[in-house]
Amino acid sequence: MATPDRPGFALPLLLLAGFRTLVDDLHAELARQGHPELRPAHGFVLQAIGPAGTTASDLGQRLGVSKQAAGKTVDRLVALGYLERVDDPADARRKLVRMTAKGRDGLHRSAVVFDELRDRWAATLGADRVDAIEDDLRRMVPADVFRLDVPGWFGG
Amino acid sequence: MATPDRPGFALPLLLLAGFRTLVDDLHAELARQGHPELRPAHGFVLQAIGPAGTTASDLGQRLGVSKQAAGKTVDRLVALGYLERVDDPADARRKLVRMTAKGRDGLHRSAVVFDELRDRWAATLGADRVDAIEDDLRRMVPADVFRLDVPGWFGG
DNA sequence: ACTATTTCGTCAACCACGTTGACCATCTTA
DNA sequence: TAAGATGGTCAACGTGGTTGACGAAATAGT
Repeated sequence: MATPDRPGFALPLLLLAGFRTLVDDLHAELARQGHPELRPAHGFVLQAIGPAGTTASDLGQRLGVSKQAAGKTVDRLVALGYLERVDDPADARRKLVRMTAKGRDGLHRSAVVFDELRDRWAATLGADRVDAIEDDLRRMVPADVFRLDVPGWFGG
Repeated sequence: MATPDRPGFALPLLLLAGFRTLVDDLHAELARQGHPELRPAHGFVLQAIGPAGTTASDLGQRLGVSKQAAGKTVDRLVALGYLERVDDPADARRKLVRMTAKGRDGLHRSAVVFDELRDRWAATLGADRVDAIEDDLRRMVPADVFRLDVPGWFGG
């Protein structure tokens, strides 16, 4: 990777490159394990839904996007078989979004593969360095940074 | 947003969060300094064009996207006044993409702000820790994750 | 109990950024 | 000179976002 000669450019570029490397490796492996259609953004969504399910509005809240955007993403994941919509018996306006067995499988495999990738990093860098990176980043990122409200992060 | 419980999830999320924190701070500051329309992706493009200018095809090559995608991004940056297209006298097919004064100003300010942000990280974490993060990430990312090899930008 | 407000889901239009495929003009090379 | 490679652009489309509007259903206030 071409490091720009100005020192400040390297840090953000390397952080992004590190993220992309992990995510690219994850999705290459997920494709091998029967989930070729899962995209980077989908992991965030499955993660945010959780085992109990949620509504599209709440999902948008959690992800920091509009309820419409969340609804569209749910549409795609329903079409792919990862999610299902269920009427809420307690509230006729609500439609509960829940993971299917396929969704749970994909999310579980993502977690396993990420664990393996982290182990690979620890094998190369040393477990203490990986821990240090996580500790340092936790100190520098504000608590509410996981909002996907700025378009253009993930390539289409 | 909820931090996932599985250990492997933290690393990619924190790398992304670190990147986003830096870039969000950068663009907040750039907006203050007269560049409110500059988006995260634009910095990569300005960076990749370099002082001599380049063509849309080559730009796509450097950024790892199709020439059509690169051309569209150039269109937007031309409309914003950051780039201009010039006919190449040596090749009638080519249209040289060059930065305008506004483009150079935006890129220069980005570099300065990124340097300041890196200094802030060093003040909090210690310069050695920031150096270590960069060194570690350089070891883990493949060389071709980003092809932004444009020497001679600053101080060159 | 009835109105007023809020909330949920959806539709429609739009934007940013990416993809393929096709095509013409132009330069290169065999 | 004929054939091939390259550069730019148009078109159609996919994904992931945005607002605004709106009906249906739940909730709050008097």
